[in-house]
Amino acid sequence: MSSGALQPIRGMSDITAPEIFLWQQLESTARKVLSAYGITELRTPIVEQTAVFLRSLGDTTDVVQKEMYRFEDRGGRDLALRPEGTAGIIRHIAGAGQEAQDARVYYIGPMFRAERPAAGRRRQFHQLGVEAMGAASPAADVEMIALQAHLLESWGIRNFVMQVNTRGVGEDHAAVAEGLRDALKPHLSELCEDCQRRFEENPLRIVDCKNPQCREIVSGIPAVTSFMSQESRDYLDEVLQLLQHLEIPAVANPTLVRGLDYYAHTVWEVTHSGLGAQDALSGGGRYALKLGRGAYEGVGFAIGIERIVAVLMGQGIDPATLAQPPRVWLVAQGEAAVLENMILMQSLRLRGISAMMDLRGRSMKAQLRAANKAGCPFVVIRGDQEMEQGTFQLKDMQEGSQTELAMPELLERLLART
RNA sequence: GUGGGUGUAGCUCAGCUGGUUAGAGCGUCAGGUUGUGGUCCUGAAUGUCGCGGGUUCGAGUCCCGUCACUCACCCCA
Repeated sequence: MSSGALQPIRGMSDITAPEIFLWQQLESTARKVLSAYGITELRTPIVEQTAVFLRSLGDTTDVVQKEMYRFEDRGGRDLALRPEGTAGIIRHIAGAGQEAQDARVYYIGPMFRAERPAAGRRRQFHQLGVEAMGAASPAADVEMIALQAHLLESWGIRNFVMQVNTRGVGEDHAAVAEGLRDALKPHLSELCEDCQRRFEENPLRIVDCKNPQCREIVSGIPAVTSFMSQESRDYLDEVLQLLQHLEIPAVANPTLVRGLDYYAHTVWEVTHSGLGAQDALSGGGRYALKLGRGAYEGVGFAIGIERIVAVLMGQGIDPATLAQPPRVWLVAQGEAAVLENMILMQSLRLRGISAMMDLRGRSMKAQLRAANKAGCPFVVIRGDQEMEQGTFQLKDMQEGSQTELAMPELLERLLART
């Protein structure tokens, strides 16, 4: 708040308690689910050669053209902070041996895009993503969609909407653009300003324009899939059928568009009405991209963790309830007791019992208050009397009851209820 | 990058058309009980009113600039 203080840069923020408890819970839940699918973590560097992103994302996309944090290092190398996770994974696979061609990996961590922040959009944001290489079949796509639904459900996300579409094989992309231009040409002047620009640059984007008049026009032209090959249409049908068999709650949406150039065949997106204009919780698809000498095909998705957190908070989850208060708070009266409590505290901690004490020499009342505020179930009181007798008062903070114990019994009691 | 909204205590905010020493609630700390938390009562601390400039006898209040936050757009998680 004070202007003199250093603060994080725009669009990048500290994740603090209590929200961090929710983040940690999401991560540990996700790791369990992912292991059930035989998927292992792959941690790639946050910084890569810019070429990694240029080649895999396509150097005409906005993400690459104007949203990358790009810089030159001291050796004059052209580097960038990763704007998404797939490119780094593919870079790894391209450099690894033959067995990496069937990799099934996940990543979790920060991504960077130099955009103007808004609701659900940050310059540093976090994604959990999965990439499954090798198998190129509708079944592989459906497995990823199922996994995604599984993750969302395991986190307790309610009322998400999962939509599926196809972008068609690589050769279809040009045909779709051409077909759309032909169909839209008679209405060109009626389209919104943005769409008139998109007409040349990226006609596919017109299909999901939010402008009502554009929507009206789009609803009057043939579906995007009609410009695709039979192969592409059959592929999508198979995906949709499999989803039904697995009872995955996904619906076909022929106007669903996903931006990155590398998508081919199945694409999907999960949205939630509890978010702002950026209502996508996650998105994914099958992709084919070239890097170095190789061509790589895989299927994957990425989930925006900030948005998951936002939905859960909107559902009324209070992250503060996820805090783990210390099991016992040690209260001391007098310097000798402080020293002995330090020793006791250390030995409790070594046994795995979380313990805390006041280190500022405050009044007993203040120490109890701190214990209460922290939510400790137990307090051990070491006063002058107990020091003389070599005993401890063990206080149950919920009941308010208190018993005098010697060391062996005290340890027994504290360990017993862990 | 473009446009709108907002910046007052740690947090949430009030401060009417510019007028004396800038407020509340919550939180924090202390006391009420020199050995006992949660409830209650009492008291205390904390503000370059985002920053810079201008108008004025006088600016938290008006004007300009700037920075930050926020929302939307392009685009995207």
